[in-house]
Amino acid sequence: MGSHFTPINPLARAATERADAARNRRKVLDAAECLFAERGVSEVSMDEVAAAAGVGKGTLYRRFGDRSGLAMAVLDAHDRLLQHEILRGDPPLGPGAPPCERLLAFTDAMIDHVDRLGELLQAVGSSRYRTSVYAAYHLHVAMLLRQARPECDAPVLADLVLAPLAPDLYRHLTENRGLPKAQITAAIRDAIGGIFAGGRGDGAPR
Amino acid sequence: MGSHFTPINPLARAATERADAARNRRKVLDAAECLFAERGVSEVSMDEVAAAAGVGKGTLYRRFGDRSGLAMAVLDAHDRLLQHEILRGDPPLGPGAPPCERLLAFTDAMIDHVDRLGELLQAVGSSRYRTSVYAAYHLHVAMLLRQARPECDAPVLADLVLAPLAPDLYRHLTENRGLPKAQITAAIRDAIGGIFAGGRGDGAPR
DNA sequence: TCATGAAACGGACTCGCGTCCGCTTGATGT
DNA sequence: ACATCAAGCGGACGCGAGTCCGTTTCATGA
Repeated sequence: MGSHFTPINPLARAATERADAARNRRKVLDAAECLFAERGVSEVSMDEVAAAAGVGKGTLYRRFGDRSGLAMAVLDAHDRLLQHEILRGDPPLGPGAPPCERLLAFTDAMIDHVDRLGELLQAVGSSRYRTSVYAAYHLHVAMLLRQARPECDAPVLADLVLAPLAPDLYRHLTENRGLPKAQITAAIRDAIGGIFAGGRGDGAPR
Repeated sequence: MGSHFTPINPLARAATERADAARNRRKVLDAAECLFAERGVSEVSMDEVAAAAGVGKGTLYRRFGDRSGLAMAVLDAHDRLLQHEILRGDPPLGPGAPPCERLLAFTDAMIDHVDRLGELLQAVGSSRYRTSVYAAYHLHVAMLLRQARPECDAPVLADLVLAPLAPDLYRHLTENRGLPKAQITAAIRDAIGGIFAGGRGDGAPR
């Protein structure tokens, strides 16, 4: 039962990495991306990825830890892109706009992300919470919350803001309920706007 | 890949069920509950449950479909109890209180539920969304939302209200972040109160 | 250039999930 | 009481995930 999560980004080992290791990592990522695209993530076994990449199973697991880790690695490029938009892109997603607008722009961007990459995100599963990628999104949301509602419990609330964006839920809404993306987006904007504006009474003064 | 979900409650087949089948179902549920309690849900294999119950593996799977189905069946009694409280219990959880208070009481009750039964709920995983139990909670929340905000998209919003109560998230908050239940409860009340009160501007007028 | 050790490799292996199918058993009608 | 047969049973089986360990390959310093 592996639990030692080395939070090293599998694409950025940079410094000291043996040539064959780097070559193999690329081969695996390419093969995985390709197979995932043509047959669907959940229909591809780890053995197939290893075979298609021309490496042994051991290599695959040494590099990526498990299925979830492989999915994260494939996602990595996409997440970096989104991170970049958030940190250095144009408003309202990037810096410059007021917090509330930024949060809604973030929401839209995440829904898009989930819509396009849902399968991979589902393959990551709940280890996503222990990811540096998740931590980055969390940090961003917490910052926006603090700006708008200094009295609130930003760290926890940030997790709750991210909850409606869970891949499982999105899949449920689209596949089981057959809802169009636009309707889901509208509702999530509504919900997250509500969280952001603050609950009435009780624990948190307006 | 089984997808034919017969939404039959595994405890209430009532009418036509052969005596041996009923006996075996009980034996399995008892054995499962016992093993789960003493070793943790995720540490118990299906083979062990079957062996402990004194039935074959085939019987186990015929009855419960898969691991997730067994977990649901074990949860069933607890869910029924909560359902009862909601439908016929005292206010504010039961009928009688104003919608907002009922929703917050529901929130508290669900957090408690997740806190006590998190392991089992996690074993159910995302097939939970296709459960009649989930449908019942969803219906309840949607009704409360409609009462308080007739203009909102209650069916979708109800799913979003339930999202912060996801077992995965709760586990993350308690285990990874080490937060006490009380703090999580406070934040969730805040968030759900916000959703309930309605997002500021944008799609949904206050 | 070559010796050397650490890192990487790869495939055989174990284990758990879920399926399949030939056998058994209990409900039903006579 | 008995024949009939659908429903239930159970364990052998296949498959995919993840581990282990003997072998190979690269980087480094002499």
